[in-house]
Amino acid sequence: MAKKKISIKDIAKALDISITTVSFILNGKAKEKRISSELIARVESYIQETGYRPSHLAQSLRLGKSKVIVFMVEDISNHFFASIARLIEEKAFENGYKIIYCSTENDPKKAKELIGTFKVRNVDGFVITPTPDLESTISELLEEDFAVLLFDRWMPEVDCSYVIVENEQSAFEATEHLVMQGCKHIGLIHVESDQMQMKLRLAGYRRAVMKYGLAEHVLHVPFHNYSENEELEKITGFLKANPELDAVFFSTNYLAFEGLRAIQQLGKRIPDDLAVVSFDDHYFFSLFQPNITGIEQPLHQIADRLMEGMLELLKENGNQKAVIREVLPTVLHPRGSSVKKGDK
Amino acid sequence: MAKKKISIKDIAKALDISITTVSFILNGKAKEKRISSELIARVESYIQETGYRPSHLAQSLRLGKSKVIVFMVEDISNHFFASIARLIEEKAFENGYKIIYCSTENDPKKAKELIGTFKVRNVDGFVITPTPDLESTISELLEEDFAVLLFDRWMPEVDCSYVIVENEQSAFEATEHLVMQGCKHIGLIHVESDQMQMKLRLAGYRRAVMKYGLAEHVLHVPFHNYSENEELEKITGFLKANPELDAVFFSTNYLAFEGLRAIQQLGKRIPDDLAVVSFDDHYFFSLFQPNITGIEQPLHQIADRLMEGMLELLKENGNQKAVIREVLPTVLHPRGSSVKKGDK
DNA sequence: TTGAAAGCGATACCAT
DNA sequence: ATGGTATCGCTTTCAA
Repeated sequence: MAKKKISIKDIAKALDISITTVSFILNGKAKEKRISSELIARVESYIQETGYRPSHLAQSLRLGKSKVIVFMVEDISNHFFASIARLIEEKAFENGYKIIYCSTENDPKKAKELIGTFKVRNVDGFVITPTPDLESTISELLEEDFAVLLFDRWMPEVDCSYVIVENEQSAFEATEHLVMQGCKHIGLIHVESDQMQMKLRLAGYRRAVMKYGLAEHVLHVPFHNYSENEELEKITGFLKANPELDAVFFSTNYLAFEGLRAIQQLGKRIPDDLAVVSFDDHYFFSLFQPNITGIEQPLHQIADRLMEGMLELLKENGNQKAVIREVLPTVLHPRGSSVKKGDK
Repeated sequence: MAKKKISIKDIAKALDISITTVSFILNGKAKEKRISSELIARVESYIQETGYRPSHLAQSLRLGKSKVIVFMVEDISNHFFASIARLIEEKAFENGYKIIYCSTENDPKKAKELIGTFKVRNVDGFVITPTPDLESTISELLEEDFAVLLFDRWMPEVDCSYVIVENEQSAFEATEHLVMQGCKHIGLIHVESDQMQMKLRLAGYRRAVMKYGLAEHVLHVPFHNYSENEELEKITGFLKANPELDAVFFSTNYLAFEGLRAIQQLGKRIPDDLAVVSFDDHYFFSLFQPNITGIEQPLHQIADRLMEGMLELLKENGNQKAVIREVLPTVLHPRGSSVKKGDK
């Protein structure tokens, strides 16, 4: 049934009425306009028959709204982002929104380009994990009345809505957990990054070691550069150079994966030689032997708040700009990797 | 700089020339139309100044093409699909296409609904991992001249382009690999599914055990129903009920993860008690102890062929319908989990 | 109760 | 070489 596209005009012609009337009926304004129910029925049955569906494109052009939300993250193939994507998508569709995704690779240039492209596309809203140096671009977006919602990280300088987790406190608690297990030399293997959430994780670790009078041992790994080997080497070198370490805390799970590899290669036993905790819990952590202690980010909650927030922002048609600030708690899952056997 | 939207009309007015002229210049038809280079320069500099960008919405409406490709997979949060998404996205953007994603959950109803929605949205192409029972919908799409490219699985009944991997042969080789390691009782833990690729994996396994005169041991696990525990129990039961097994082949990696858990809980040693091979290689397999032998699907190749193919389909404006049929080879990575120590 | 017509932003045919 | 204008499909104000 290669049916040709049928437009509102066709149906008006076929039923010998005006386009306006059809439009009213389509948009549920029939009552309001007191169109005879007989006509309404005729139009509706014709629509049924022909399977007519209005062109979203034309509607968007006319109304200036496209019902499209951009989901711009660092890397859509990353488990964390992909999971959020999945959860958000569902809610979006329920509300008539489509989602376009894109990955910034944490590159400000790429991010700006993408945002520029989408502005022209008349998208309605942006869900963004901001790259560095994006403050002015975000500000512009806000001024131009787009709905913008940051997540995973945010920018203190810009008064923009966000949904994040308690990074500082979580890192503090994870470190403290290691202290409670009797660890005295706790290393942090950390992404060198300007990203706010990373700074806060570092701060949380620092607060904890300071509180318990321990020494700081931090390895700064340059930002993910797609040469995993380099990370592996860096971590290996760090562990070798600091043989006194009895615990390591990874500030993100992809570093933990490389770290586990390094630890294996060095022949160290977990947790006896080295206790391990990682930010960002992962399915894998409970499969690895021993199970790895992880800090879980509440994916469902994040996704829920993200979409609720976005819909909220979308609703208030550029009225007053309510700013959503959501900081969600994480959950520490203590597992074998951080429980010293000698613990009584 | 909350600059108000500027349209082609505005710029024509500002420069006191006609819309047509501006349009020609914008579309690089200036030469063709022999517009004075002086005027061209004036227009171009004005465009620079104002940062004008044409409305894609209007262009789409006018041209009937939206430069949007739908990427419809079973579950975007799945590592395999997310990785492909990431790779495709890049190529798409380079070519001026945006990608909208959606997950079908392998539900034909949802898939049909989504396709219906996107048809109205005037998307240009569809990249789809078809759910069962989608033949007629796909056929319609084809008749209506959409660019459609299936992947991961395909439908024998429909003459539609696809990009897949050599499922049968790969499963055969993996099974044969186990035979070569001296395994005599090779089990297959398999998703019960109508999906073509799954049927082929089963067929490959069968061909191998038959060739070597071995007995078949197949566990059919019902399709992913989000209750992982059930899968774990099923696998555990199967392993208990077939104590003679000396190897298991998982037809997909999420089953392998649950399987590894089951094996751990049963206290079986890999590979001494039980050798393990899985379809779909995973980062994790080389981290697990012992390393798990996996069949790698060539992500980059798949993504490349997918986008090349899609662009090709998009190009031929409904001329003759070239059908792309791409079957890519996989790579078996033999690792510790399938190499018997007794092997001399 | 229904219809005519303007307009969203851009393209391209037909004039001049 | 440039410009006028119909058109894509739809919403909505104003008139009738």
